[in-house]
Amino acid sequence: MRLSIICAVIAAASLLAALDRSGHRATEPRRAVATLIAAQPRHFTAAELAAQARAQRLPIGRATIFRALDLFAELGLVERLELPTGGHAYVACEPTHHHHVICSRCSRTADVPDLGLAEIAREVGRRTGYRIETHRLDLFGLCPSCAATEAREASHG
Amino acid sequence: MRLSIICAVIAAASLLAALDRSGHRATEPRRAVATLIAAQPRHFTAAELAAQARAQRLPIGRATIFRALDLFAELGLVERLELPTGGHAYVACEPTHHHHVICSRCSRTADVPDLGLAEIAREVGRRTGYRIETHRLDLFGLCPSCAATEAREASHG
DNA sequence: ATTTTTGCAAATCATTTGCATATAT
DNA sequence: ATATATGCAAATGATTTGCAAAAAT
Repeated sequence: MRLSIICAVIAAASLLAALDRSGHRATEPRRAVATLIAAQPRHFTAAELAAQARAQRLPIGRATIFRALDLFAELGLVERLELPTGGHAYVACEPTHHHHVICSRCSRTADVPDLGLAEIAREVGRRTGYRIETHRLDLFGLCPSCAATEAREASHG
Repeated sequence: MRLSIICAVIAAASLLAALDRSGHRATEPRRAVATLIAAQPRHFTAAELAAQARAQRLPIGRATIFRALDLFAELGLVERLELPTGGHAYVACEPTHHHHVICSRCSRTADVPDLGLAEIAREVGRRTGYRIETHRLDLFGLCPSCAATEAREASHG
């Protein structure tokens, strides 16, 4: 897992770079939150980050975590997902327009590009008369590894 | 607005019919909630329904409203929307698979059919290896009448 | 120096739950 | 009769906020 560590470092750095670029201060707590976020292999909640922070004795208040997540979300580096369960979670992702596929078993996510959705959005505008400003698409299913696991379970192996 | 009244009656009736069909009891409080739901011209929150119920002196507890909304949502006659603001609201809608366009100004919603989304979902599955089970698309923008209003405002009329 | 952030604890808000009572079939 | 559904009030959980103290530019 050497690669994922390197990726995490890069991800944390780009979170911090974005702070700087947008004129926000790269404070100690924010750096800690950035590191935590970058280390998440799947989607996560504010409460989970808080627990991890506590476990690692990082001195970050609950409120600060929410504030940092909000800020990173505003900067487009983190996105808040609405899960079909009604709950929600965050994922770190590219600041470009895209959508997510979310594994309903292990919470792993992947980004997906537009794939013609913009055209569909335009068509919706045409049909409904609405002036479409944004759209949001989320796909839920099983990631390859969970799909394999379920298949194994199904054949009561 | 004669038409909307008729529609509301029909809508309330179909909510009740669905209860019956699914073996749930058409109780007084549920009938009241169904009527309230059918009368909403836009998306609404549980709190709003509760307030309206109170205003009309309908004897429905807050908890019952939540329970009824959950039930109708399970039956597919009401859908819970996740608004871009992070809040959420409900809309009455057809129980078939579809998506919503939501006016970000007046909250009016319209249903939209699949329009090729299913194919996009398949493509996402192909590209990511996920076994896609469901997807959710929401479009936000201005409804025709709000778009007109904004245009008028913009020309500082 | 000055402005931005933080931490805490309290406040808020939406939603859920336990449980005794009431109601629909 | 009997299973379901309700109401209430209390519990929960997630987030937000006020504000004085701390840290960044």
